[in-house]
Amino acid sequence: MNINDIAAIAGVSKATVSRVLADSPNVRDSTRERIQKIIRDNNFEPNFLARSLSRRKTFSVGVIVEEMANPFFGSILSMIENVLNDKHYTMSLSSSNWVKEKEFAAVRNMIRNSVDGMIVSPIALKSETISILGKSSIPVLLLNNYTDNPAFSCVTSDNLQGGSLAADHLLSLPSSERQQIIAVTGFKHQTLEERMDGFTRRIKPEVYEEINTYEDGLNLVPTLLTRNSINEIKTCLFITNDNVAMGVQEGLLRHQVNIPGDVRMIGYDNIDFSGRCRVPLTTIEQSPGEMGRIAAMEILDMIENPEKELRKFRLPTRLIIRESSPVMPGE
Amino acid sequence: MNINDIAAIAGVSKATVSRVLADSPNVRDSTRERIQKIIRDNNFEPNFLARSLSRRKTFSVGVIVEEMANPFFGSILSMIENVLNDKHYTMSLSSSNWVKEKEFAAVRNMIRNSVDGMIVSPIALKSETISILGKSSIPVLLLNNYTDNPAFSCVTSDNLQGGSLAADHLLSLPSSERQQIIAVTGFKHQTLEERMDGFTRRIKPEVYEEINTYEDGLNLVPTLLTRNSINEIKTCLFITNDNVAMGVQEGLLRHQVNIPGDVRMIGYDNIDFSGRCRVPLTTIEQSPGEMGRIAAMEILDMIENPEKELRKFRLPTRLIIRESSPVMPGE
DNA sequence: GAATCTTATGTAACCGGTACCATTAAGAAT
DNA sequence: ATTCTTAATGGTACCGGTTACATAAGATTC
Repeated sequence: MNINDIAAIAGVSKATVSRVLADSPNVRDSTRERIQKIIRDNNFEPNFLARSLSRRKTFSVGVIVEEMANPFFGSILSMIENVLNDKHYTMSLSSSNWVKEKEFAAVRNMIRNSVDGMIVSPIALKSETISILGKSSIPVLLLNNYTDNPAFSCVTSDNLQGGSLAADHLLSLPSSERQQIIAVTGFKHQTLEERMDGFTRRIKPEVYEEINTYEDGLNLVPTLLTRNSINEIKTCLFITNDNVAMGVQEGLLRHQVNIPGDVRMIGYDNIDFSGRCRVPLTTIEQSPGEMGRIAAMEILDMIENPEKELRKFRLPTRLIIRESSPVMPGE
Repeated sequence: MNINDIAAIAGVSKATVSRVLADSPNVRDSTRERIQKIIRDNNFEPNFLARSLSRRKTFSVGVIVEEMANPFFGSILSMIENVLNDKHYTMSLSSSNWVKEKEFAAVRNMIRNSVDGMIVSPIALKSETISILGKSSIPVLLLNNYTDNPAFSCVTSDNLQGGSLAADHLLSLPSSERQQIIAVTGFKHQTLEERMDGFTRRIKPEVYEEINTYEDGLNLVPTLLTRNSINEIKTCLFITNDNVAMGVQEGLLRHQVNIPGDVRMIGYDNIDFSGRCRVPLTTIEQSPGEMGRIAAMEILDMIENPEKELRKFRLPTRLIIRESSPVMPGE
């Protein structure tokens, strides 16, 4: 059942049926109603592929994130999908799993599939992926990364501010509470680097890098105990990711370290479980839902107004105080 | 840049270029190489829309789940996406957010978009969604739901067995440890009903229904304390969802209830955080990754072998014992 | 050397729509 | 009555590929 069949039944040309489908005003009312009835009776649905090919518009947006099982991205994706669906767009989703080649392949694939626009959370800003995206003629929005490159709109969380908030919180404590300050962060990623920059702008901590997972956090604890004697010196830990922070916490508790008595912890992300772990985490909250919402609205705006000026969004973060590092009156 | 341009440059017809693109053997080697070079030089990529329209095949699979921010679905989706991408298929994703109308709209939309097949985790088995899916001519696989309906392949976790495992665990305890047994479950969903069936087949508990979220679990605690005096009678709680179980746990701990001393808890799902909450949860493990992998492989198989017999998969579950209900020597 | 078979390539219809331009008929203006 | 508008519809090229069929050139057979 296609547009020709409908036209034949109605005794009109396919052009007229096409006009009815497009709600064109240039169709006599009686004709329109007759055709609409035929369309309904045969529950005919126009073929999107043919339509897309002809209109050069697919109403689909490609989305690429590093990992989808991660609840942070889950919240973002969920919101993106809601917004896109509201506007009758379709979401085509891929994940890079932190592998640059997969990311690059996903981008190429989406371009081949003629998506109308893309939302990408890139692994790195200096990469083949970014270069091919820059050359592409469709609108692209970078998620979770900021760049001056005028080819892209960006939506990020203000990680610099987040890092500073964490530092400010520690600085607000009596100095007896922070005889030693240690920061734990992961691999080279803009978000993490900015968090560290925001923090070190205020405080110079000892830094551990390449600690990426819950297990990494857990395994780091023996080192912290022997190298930093954190059970003897009042220590503050800034950990740039709540998941890792929970691993560290678990490790510390297993060694009978008192949190926050001996060691204070401050994490980053405020995922759902940050408030539900053994010692609820003081942390920096991001707004993944809001990021997703803005990203989706912005890419649709870019698609529908191609000449519009690109924008860079930086969403504010918020300090959430919980038991792992409560407030105290200053000195 | 399209196939005609390439043909013009090469001085051949578009049919020949098409043959080169399709790796047809009926092209002279010298011609093939010449055309391939031209394709590379102009980095021409065939238009997928046109190709799909003509071939009647899109290499895309529609996936619909109830919610994507949920880590359980996150793990499934991640695996589905990996498998599909490996086989050069694209994933088009929607979520129903537990709203039947959204689910129905998502299905219609995907059918309109000519996906080659669909993986759907339906809200209910008796619904417009299922009926439209049954009528559709493309292969459909139901996730997380079992039905005899021969129109669908199914991939579920063996929830009946899971419920029984939970009951068996409780029955293995000295009876002094289980003076009272209470089950807490959510809204009417096949997975949850089966878990309860599996459990009640062995033990008849008092049942609380419609407890769906962490907060619901938290709020249930006062009732449990007053109506069931669970701090006075040795109680076993079977909670059909770990997230809810964590809410209940939090509520109990706030009321100084000793877990597992006064109250034992057994959850369901074994999400990442089940082992990291205040009192790590004894729970029933499902294999979302495996479900995703099988679902994706199966739908691809169905797409590529349309005549193949449909299959119903039921994945085994496993009891994970943790502090919230440890083993004890039998009587 | 004619007949036959292969192999490589071209031609054109087709997938299912959209949209520009042409045509027609009816009503308005002259 | 004739010409001009205008509204409704039809005809058709096009989007960018695939593919069945036709054809020409070269290889094989007798």
